Amino acid sequence: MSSANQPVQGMSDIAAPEVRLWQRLERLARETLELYGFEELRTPVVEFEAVFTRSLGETTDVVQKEMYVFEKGGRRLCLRPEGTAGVMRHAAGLGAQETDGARWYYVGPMFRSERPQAGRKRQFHQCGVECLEPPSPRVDAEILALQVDLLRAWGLGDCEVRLNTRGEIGGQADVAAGLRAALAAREADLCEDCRRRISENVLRVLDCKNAACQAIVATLPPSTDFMGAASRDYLAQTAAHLDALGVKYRIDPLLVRGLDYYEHTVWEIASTALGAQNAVAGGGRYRMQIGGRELVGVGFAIGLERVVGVLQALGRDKDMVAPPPPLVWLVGLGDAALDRNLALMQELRAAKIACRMATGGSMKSQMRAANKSGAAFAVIRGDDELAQGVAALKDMASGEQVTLPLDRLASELAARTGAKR
RNA sequence: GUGGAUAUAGCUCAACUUGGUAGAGCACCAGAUUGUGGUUCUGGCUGUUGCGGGUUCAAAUCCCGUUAUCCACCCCA
Repeated sequence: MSSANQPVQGMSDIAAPEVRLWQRLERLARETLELYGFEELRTPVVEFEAVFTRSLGETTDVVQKEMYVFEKGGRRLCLRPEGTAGVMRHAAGLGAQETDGARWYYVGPMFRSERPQAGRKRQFHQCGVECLEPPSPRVDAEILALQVDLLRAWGLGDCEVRLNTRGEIGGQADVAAGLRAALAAREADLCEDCRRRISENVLRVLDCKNAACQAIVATLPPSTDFMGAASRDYLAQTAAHLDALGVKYRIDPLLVRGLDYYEHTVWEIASTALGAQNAVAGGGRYRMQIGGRELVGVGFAIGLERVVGVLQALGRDKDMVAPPPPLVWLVGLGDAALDRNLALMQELRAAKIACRMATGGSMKSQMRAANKSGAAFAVIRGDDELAQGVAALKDMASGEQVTLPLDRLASELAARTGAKR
């Protein structure tokens, strides 16, 4: 309750049993991503601020108000708010022969200083990929199919994919100008925010939730009308590849993704099982200038907190985690037995048998501890057992108890717990 | 950054309206059972009522501030 034992606002501890679900998700992710030829890339959590300000765009919310920025030794540093820019910073330091065709994935914490709410933390976790193969609708479709595949592996088969295009980077000014012109006549009817957005970030008018604005937006020509034929073709081909792959999606001309580095294919994946923050994942194709190089790729990011949130909302989280291996609890009566049990634990663990013991206490309290821990078996030794070179083995579920010679204990436990040697 | 709700034992909550020095269930510890857990019975422990200030003879209760949590806006994962 006191501030001394609380984590920082918007950041939280992930403890058992929930952490076992996280471990499971990460394991499944690595398996799936490796099937698509991706290698893990671990970039630092701390980067130069400029890595993000330049690539995401100075006017984006992430850069303007959500970054954790600090100064150290006269350098402007920050906690990474997303994964792509750091991976591109890494790529910019490599030769072209190393980045061409590179496929990297990452899993780790990201930081945004927003007000916390359901499904939103200040430290949150993303699993994402970046693919630097030459631009092609084929690659975009493959990467989106991978994301859907991964979500399905996690038990989220029922998410909705919305797809859109931002067009070629060179043509984005034309799109903005076209939308501004189309909106000019109705400017007075837009909400206060949207009147500001017309000049600052006109695409944002498209996904305004204000009913009056939506009515006006519905009368606009689709933004693809302001793009060149090549951009429209790119979207159509990507959609055709997705159809061929059996990936379900909905083309949504009003889908907006705000970061400056996007071009062509963009998408978002949402789940109805979540509250207001229902986006589980997003992705798209990008082009950015960094370290004197231009890097082109396609990638996605999945919010792990939100994946966990969906699984919990659907009640699927319990089924996804395997129980820990059967535990053996060693009960020792008296110091001599406790000492010998300490050594015995080493032998059992060498035989891959999970075990624990209490540091002392009455037999009753040790048995209680065994029960509380969920131990499958108890091994009991007192002065009598030590003298005879035996141990009592008790099955905690059935209550049955047998006395075994010590040299048979490990093999008997291995057989009963299914331990692999 | 803006708005609403909330903060009491390890956990879930009661007492707040109408001020009179905090209570239940679960959990935990012990005994019944002197070498046997999980059920039962009996007993026991647990609190600067988030924090700071104010009003009052008296504050968990009323007032102000502050911090945190939850939810929503903005935006996104």
